[in-house]
Amino acid sequence: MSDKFLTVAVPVPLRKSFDYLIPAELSQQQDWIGCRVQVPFGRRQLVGVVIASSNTSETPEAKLKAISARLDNTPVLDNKLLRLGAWMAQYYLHAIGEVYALLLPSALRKGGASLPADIPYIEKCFGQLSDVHESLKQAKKQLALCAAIACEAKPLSEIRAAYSASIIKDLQTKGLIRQTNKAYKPDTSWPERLLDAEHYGANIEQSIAISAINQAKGFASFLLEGVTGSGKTEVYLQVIEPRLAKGQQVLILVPEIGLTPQTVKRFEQRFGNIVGVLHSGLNDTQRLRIWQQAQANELGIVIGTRSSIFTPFAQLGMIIVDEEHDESFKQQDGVKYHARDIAVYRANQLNIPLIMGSATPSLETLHNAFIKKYHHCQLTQRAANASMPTQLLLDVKGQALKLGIAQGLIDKMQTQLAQGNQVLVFVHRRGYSPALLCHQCGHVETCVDCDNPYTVHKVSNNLQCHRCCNQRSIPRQCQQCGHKDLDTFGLGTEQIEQGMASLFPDYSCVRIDSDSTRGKGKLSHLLEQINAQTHQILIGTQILSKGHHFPNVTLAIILNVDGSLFSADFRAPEKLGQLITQLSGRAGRANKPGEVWLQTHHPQHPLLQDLVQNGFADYARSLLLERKEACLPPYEYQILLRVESANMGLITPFLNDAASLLSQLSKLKVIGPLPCAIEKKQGRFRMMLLIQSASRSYLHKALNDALPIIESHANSSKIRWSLDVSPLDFT
DNA sequence: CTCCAGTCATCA
DNA sequence: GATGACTGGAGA
Repeated sequence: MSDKFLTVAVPVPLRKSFDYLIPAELSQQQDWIGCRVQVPFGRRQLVGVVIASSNTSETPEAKLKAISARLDNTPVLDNKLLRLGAWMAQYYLHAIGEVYALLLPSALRKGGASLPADIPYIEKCFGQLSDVHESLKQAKKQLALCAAIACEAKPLSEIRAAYSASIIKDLQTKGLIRQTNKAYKPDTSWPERLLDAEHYGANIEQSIAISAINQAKGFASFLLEGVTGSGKTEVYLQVIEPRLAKGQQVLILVPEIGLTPQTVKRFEQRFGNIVGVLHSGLNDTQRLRIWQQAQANELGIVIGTRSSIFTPFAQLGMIIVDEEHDESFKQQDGVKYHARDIAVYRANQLNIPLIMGSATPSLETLHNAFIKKYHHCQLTQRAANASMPTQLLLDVKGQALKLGIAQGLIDKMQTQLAQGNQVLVFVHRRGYSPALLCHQCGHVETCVDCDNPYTVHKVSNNLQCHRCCNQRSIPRQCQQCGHKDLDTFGLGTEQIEQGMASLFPDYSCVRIDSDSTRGKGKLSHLLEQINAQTHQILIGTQILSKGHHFPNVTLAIILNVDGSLFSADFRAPEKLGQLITQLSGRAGRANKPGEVWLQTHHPQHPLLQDLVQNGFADYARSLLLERKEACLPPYEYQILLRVESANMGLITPFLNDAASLLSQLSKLKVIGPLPCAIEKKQGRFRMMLLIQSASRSYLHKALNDALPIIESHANSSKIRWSLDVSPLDFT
């Protein structure tokens, strides 16, 4: 006997699913699970996913409504993706319906057809071609069309491309041709199109990594830690090859900015026309097409950004996450998932290898490699023609600064510019949490109780410790040397860009940050201009350290290094090291190696010394030790409760109540309520509560228990709040 | 008495 | 998050 009830994940921000009745006319149907259904929800009609069917329901039958329609005959989500969704809802503490909506391409979320439509064909209505020869001898093109389809029907699209609409119409009116539909049939011939592998050389380190990965049986995670220019991509290509040869598909995740036509070309050139690309320029239909093709085994390789991790595959044999440290893998709104974590889950579930590559791995991944959760493959040798710029520290204590730049470096800029080279000035993004620093002696104002640098808060006009929530007024003079030269030393990109014009009037200056690169193709256009030497001075943020080479840049200046060293964001030093290392790998070239200068008040700082002298690998290990001592991730786990409201009076009681509720649990550390790094945005105050524990399962259980209470708080529905599991960003 | 703005519960 | 019902104050 078939089931009576369906449990449906409805796309609403509620942490539960809803039961529905199966209408009489559909009562004989089966295999509902993983199919989409249209359901009445309140006054609306929504598209949900069936996650269970049964003969009983917790809800009294009188309250149940019947589904309006079944949208799929075959599931859009297979069992494994369904389980992934259930796991995500629980792990990210997010509404289940919104999680399942995330797993579907937006065309399907809106209720569109999940299988490709029938393809229109043109077929003949005449017997032999000779039959129409006489009647069409005046119409050569019409005759040609008839000849083309005389043997077999051809797709309408093909005919349209070769013949004008009027020719097709005329023949249809004459009754000589007609349109038919042919059912869509997947073209799974990609293994036949696979190019023969050419033999490429690999050095010893590459060979070791390649054979380790190729020998992997079932699930295994690999960290491929390779310095810039050490040939990570070649390793990817050589481990993909045997998978494809076995008929298995490969998924490659790349950062948003790394998905360029050149990247894709490299894979297409090596393996042939078997690659599907999911990039931000695609519309819903195009995106759905790639999704269908991957699912139907029509593609050998799919390359895409964060959300591509949810692509269904017929025969997935390997996942690669390139530049795994990149923060664009973490979704910042809605379901705040990390594509790298999902990749681990999927690889484990499908029992296939996962490769994470980076020159500057995240401390989380590095830690997993050290505790042998991941296999660690290292590439330390650079290709023969590659060279790294020298990294140097400049002590700016007490020095006169112009636009935040020391005179010595301004002179160096002048010299390089005069020689026709380019100069890069690196500024930190706004919105990070700055410390208060004495320009004369470098003293950083730190919390009396925990030695953590205080964070300057402009809104409340005071200093706050983000570890223990101590507060104090902003001192007017340095507590160490007595000078009144206290500041946060952070200028924005715009201010510096404006100042550059007067400092170097003879050279063109360009700003590259998220504001100036907004809009399709704008970034690539700017980058082209830079490599064509249209601009000589480049001013920018993070974006400059990602994926692009600047062969003519011989001098890079990184301003306000101390801002990262003494930030309330404990990840700031990690990001700083990644940035300096990535930037060093992208500036200059073999015959023009160049210099990277770091401006600091603390040139003797052990971390900076470590980075400059021993490189990122050593630096990262030192950072991990610090994290361990300070009980920070990856040694402990965090969940961030963020709140946003125009009314501060609603925020404070909500967070205070949440804090006191969670503080009762002894195994939890509750930090805050604290202002977010961006304290106010669009007229709304932004506060956060950080919840931390050494046990991930305990943290999850605690939050799971607390959630219903937090949700039922009187202010809960009046303010905007969300949970961020393992937050990367405290803005 | 109407009109509306703000508040609240509910969604199966 | 969206929706409709509910509530209470302002004004006719």
